[in-house]
Amino acid sequence: MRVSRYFMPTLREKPQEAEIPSHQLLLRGGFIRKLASGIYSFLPLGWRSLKKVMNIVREEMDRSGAIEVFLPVVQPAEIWQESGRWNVFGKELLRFKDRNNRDFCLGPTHEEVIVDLVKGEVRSYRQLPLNLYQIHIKFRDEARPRFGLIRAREFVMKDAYSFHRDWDSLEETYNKMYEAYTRIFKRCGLKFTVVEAESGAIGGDVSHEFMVWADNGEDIIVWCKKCGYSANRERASFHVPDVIEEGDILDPEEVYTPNVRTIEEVSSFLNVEKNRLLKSLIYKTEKGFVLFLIPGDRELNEAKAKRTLGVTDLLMADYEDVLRITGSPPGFVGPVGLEDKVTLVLDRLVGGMKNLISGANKEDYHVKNITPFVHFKPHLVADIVFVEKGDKCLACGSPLEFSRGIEVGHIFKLGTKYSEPMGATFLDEDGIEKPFIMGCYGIGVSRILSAIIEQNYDKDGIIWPITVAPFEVYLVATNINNREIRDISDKIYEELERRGIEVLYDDRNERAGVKFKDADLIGIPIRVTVGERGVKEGFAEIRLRESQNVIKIPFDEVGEKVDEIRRELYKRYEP
RNA sequence: CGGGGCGUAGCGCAGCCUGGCAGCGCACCUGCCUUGGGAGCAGGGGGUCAGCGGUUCAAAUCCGCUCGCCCCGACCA
Repeated sequence: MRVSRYFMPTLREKPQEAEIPSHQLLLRGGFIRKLASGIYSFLPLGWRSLKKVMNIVREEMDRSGAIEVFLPVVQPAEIWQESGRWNVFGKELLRFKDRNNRDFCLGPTHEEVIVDLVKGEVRSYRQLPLNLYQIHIKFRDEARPRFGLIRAREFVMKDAYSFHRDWDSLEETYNKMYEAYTRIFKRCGLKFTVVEAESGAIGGDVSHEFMVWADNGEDIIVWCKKCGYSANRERASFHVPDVIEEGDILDPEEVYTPNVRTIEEVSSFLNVEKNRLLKSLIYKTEKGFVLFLIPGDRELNEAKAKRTLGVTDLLMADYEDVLRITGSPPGFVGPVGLEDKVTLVLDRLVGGMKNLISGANKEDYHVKNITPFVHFKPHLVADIVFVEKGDKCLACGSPLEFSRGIEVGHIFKLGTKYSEPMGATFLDEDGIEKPFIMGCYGIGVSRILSAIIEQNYDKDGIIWPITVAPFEVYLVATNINNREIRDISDKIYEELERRGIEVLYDDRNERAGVKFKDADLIGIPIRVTVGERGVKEGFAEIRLRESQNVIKIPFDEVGEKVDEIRRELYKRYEP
């Protein structure tokens, strides 16, 4: 491809809308342009890279035995009502009506569609297992799109859905997907880790996230250098130190704390450390009211809390509820005397502590010297708080590390979460009709481009791994008006094309500096330069974007040499 | 949804406080010159100053409303 005939609008200055490197470079390099908040067009360079990622994903999915399909973006409300998610899904689900006033939405995910499809067609265990996938557009009306392709509203996703007769079969496919994902991300040149994750509203209990290390990532990876444990922040557990507190168990004593409500206020009013306070939080769930008791210096992890209780709805109780249950307004709540009114859930950390302070369930009063199991009996003791810096690894006791990452893949075991409500069943060998056991597996394909750039750039621009670079070679004719330079460049261009190498030939009537700047910006891995000096002495220059080392090669050997370098570069990303 | 910021040529911005010719750099077009790291000179084209309403002799500028975009937070299959 000749640059003079191409569409590659590069920007010299950083667009004001872009905050992080990947977003800036995608815009400056002419890879993407924004149409509306979180909605982007892919320009030729961006589309070429995106297609390369899509092809890697496709090859590895096919290799794993998954089968490609192509599902609708526009989906009728009925199937969402069937699965029960029409009302559960929030504003991310973009809804609209057709001309006949029927409800539709843009697909943010495709569980409903795939289950609806399969339930009509697959009847027998003999047709299982089945793993169907697709690569195309999803739309989620995100509250806050940001960082370019990292959190877009419209984005490209690979999603796969597997159907099984039993959990063992699901396990097998789940592991295959795990392997396929590992190969995909390696081929994309990504440095990543796999973490245990909460499965969230999509359901199921086990899930793993594939996280790319990136300082600008939105997710927090909690991991152990020593034993390799890793989890996302919501899921991460940690070691509870054995606390044996000295001293006697004292008798509770009310203290007057006028208008002193928050942990902060109580701590300074009574002049005690925050971790001596028992933070008491009342929540409303579908199974009734719950009182969570955690150390004053910790934060309740609602995901853990939900899992502990086996509930899906968890909302902070409002003022009236608190008043009715405890007899006092929020700010003075404590566990004593509430055993019969709410479920008391005590965090592990507090289990061995003595003589704590909590609210007195009486306006303007707190109680000193509360000891769990002595002055109140929790119904449950569990891990319900967020991990914090300084906490130790549950498995080996080493200090946990905190890093940022970008989630590029997520695999779930769904079980029968969708097949059951939607009545998707098959006839098993024993003649009994059973709901499919399902798995689902997503990859944020367009987001991968941003993730790759976050890991591969310098002050001059992007440094693409060759596997996903829009072109393999950038050929620079330093002065296109110099006949010799032009003729030799033309020949090299043809030679490279003949060899099937993807070459972008900068034949513009521009100064060399402009071409070098653009070459660095768009980050093509191999650059070949034909200049005046070289023409006189009979060589071209080959330079790698990553190393910037220059080697001189006689003109008639350039094709051979570039081919060789190119193969070596590819080898690097073989899984 | 809460807090903050911004909206002036394709991009980056000044002008606004203190109302009075709509500007600068880059990009674009023409010519000359130049051609190894975003050259130089000269000439030129391009504007609903986000939109609507108000105040005023006069509004990019002051006031009100609306919309869009960005950042922080909440939310996030």
